[in-house]
Order: sequence, then structure tokens, then C-alpha cells
Amino acid sequence: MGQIVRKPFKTYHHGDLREALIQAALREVELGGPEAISIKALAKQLGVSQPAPYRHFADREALLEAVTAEAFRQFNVIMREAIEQSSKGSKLSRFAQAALAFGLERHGIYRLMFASRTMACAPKGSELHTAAMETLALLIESFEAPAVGLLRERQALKIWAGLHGIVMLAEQGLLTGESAQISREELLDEIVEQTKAALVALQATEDKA
Amino acid sequence: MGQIVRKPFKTYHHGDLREALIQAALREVELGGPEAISIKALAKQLGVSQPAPYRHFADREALLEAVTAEAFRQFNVIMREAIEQSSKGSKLSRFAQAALAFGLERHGIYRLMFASRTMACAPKGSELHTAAMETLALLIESFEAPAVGLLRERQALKIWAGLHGIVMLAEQGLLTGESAQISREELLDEIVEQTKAALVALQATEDKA
DNA sequence: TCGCCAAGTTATAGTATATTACATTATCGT
DNA sequence: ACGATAATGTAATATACTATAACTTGGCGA
Repeated sequence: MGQIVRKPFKTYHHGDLREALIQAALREVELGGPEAISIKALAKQLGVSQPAPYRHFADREALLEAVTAEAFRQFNVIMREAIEQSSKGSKLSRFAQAALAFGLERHGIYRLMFASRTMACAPKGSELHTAAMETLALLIESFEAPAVGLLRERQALKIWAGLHGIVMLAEQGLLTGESAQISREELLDEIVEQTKAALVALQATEDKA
Repeated sequence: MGQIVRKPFKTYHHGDLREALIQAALREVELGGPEAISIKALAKQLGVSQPAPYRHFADREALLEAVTAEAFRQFNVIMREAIEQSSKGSKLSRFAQAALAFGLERHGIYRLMFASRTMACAPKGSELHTAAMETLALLIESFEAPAVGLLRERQALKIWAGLHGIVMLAEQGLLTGESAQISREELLDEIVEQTKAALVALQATEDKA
């Protein structure tokens, strides 16, 4: 396995340690989640001395931030593709299912983005928080209902919560009812559909007023 | 602040270090979540030597398991009370709101129970997993709809996912729509109501068949 | 009362983050 | 082409935590 990732001949300088760290960290996170990142282990893996990473990141947290930003970049691209590709179901349903798949298959990265100390500490205007809000914007955008502003946003948050809840609970082994396994995908689809219905109903109520 | 919690006169033996550790850990978790637990810090706080805790718990993880079990005990009592007390709203709504309040106010403990490595590793028949399933059973029970078995269970999972999602996203600062703040309590209530409605609708469909 | 043993202790190994002081290389102005 | 200097690496070290090993204490039953 590509332990040491360097230029052809061993040079004192790595080449692009900063980027290499982010990529290596991304691999680690995918397997073991945010807490699996060890500066020491990464340095060893890349064949540099243990304090070398500190030349590029103030501390472990700073590296995590950079990795999270990269993760959001990739994630938002995938979500946008899911919306735009013209396959079965509504845009909203495709978004939800794609996010669910990502959350289950690449759960370490998902957690880094949506359930980590790193994100929790990201202040409101920060790059990270903005990236997350961009994801939410995509979700709202994929509602194909007529523009209804705040009402639509509220439905989007319901779906987001349901989606996030399913991913997190599933990974905790807490989504298994006592009886037969219930498909997470179907569960999410039901949430999407019932929320769409709620939007229509609430909209009618609002129109009367 | 009660740093040293011991019997009146300093004895070689602590008295009940095991229980003291669990209680102290519970306090720490409440503030900083599972990762805030440090065996070393707890030992110091209780005035015993640093390796003393290892007489009672094989490792940090074992302590966390005991703390989680205690947390579930307390949580399930609170949830049961919420259901049984006859105040405003349906049982289901009271359960949901009580859980939401707990999840936001005592988020460290909530995370220990529903979003920790400890729980994720708990095998299916374990004490911890069983405790969590008991919580789910309470949620299902608080559906006052006629017994509909699997159908009702599926609705319960939707509500659980929505509830969990709201708690986790809120604590990450990700539940704020771009426009004005949306009340988490109201959002959850809408989820509860729309899911109740879905239950009725699905039930009708099933009856036809 | 004597000896056992549960529950403490000190000492120590191992692993991680992070800092400091020093070494090497790349690059850029002259 | 050359030398100063900034960028980027290294070695050595401090601190914090988990965990184990070997020893000590003191209460309790035979």
C-alpha cells in the first residue's frame, strides 16, 4: 500500500505536504471518522517527521477544518449531480436518496461534515458553515413546488432532520424496529412524500388567510 | 466545588469509588459530551490515585458503558413520566417534546446515549441496546392510534429520526434556515402531526387491500 | 489473631498533541 | 552565478492521557 507518497527521488522537501495531508486524512476519516485522524500517523504514512504537519496546520483541529471543507466540496458536487441527473423520482427524492447513500456508505466523512466538533465550532459566517448552508440551499432548491419562501424552507428542514436522523440512528444500530428490518430508503421516501403533502396542505391553509 | 468526595475521615479505601466515578463522569458528560471523560481527571477530582479507577472498570470504554446505562435509566424514567402526566397535547407529542428538551438541555448525555461510539459498538442483545429499544418501545406505545403493528412501528421510526435529526442538527448550528429562526419545538410538532396523518392515510390504504 | 483479598498505591511504558530550536533547500534580487 | 532569506523540513522535548505491573493497606472471615 502506498505508504510513502513522494516525488521520484527522496527529497528533503515533500512536494506538497499540505495537500497530501488532506487527502490522506480524508481516507482515514472515511474509515474511522473524525477521531481516527492522527497527526502522528499521517506523518508516518507520508514519510515525514511527526511535527512536519504543523508547518501547514496550526493544530489537529485546523487540519480537520481543511478536510471538512474538501469533503463539503465533494459532497455538494455529488448532491448537485443527483438533482440534475434525470432519472426516476422527483429532484427532492433523488437528493434525499443520494444523501442517504452517502451518509451510510461514507459515514466517516458524513459525520465529519454533519456531526463533528469541528462543524459545531464553526461560527456562523465561516467557510464551513457556509458550505453546509449551501447544502441546505440545494435541498430547498430541489423542492419543485412553487416558491413559497419560509414555508418551503420549513419543509426542507423537516426532511433534512429526518434524513440526518435516519443516517445517524442507522449507524448507531438504533433504527432496527423490534420486528423485521425496515428499509431506510423507504422510510426516507415516506418522509419526503408526507412532507410534500404537508407543504400542499399548509399552503392551502395560508391561501385562505 | 466538591472536589473530594469521601467519607468523613480520610481512609485508604474510598468507600464506593465505582459509584462515585459514574456520578462524576455523568456530570462531566453533561457538560462536554462523551469525549470529555478522562479517567485521570476523574481520579484527581475524587482524590484517588490515577490508576485506581481501573480496579472498577477494565478501561475507559467500560466506564462509559456504565455511565450510559445509568443515563438510559434516568432518561427512560423521564420519558415515561412525560407520557403519563396528563397535560396538554397527545402522549406522542409530549414524548417528543420531552425528548427534544432533554436532547437540547442535556446534550452531552443525549449524545452519549444516541450518538456515541459506545452505543454504536453495543451488540444487539446487550444491556445498552436493550435500553435504547425500550426507549423506542415507549415511543411506539405513546401512539394512541389503534394497534397496527408494523405500520405503527414505521411511523414511530419516522418520528424518532426527525426528533434525533432536529436535536443533532440544532446542536451543530445547522438547523437555522437562512431566514428567521424556526422554532425547533414547532418543527418537531409538525413532524409528529404529519406522521400521525400519514398513519391514518396508510391505514386506509391497507384496509382496502 | 492471622492470613487473605479487595481496593488502594507508586512506578512506568506507550501514544498522542504540540512547541522549540536547529537544519536544509528553494527561490529571488543583485 | 551567488548569497541572503523564507519556506519547509528534523530532532529533542514538554505535557496529557490510557493502561499495566508490582507493591501496600486494612477490613473481615476462619
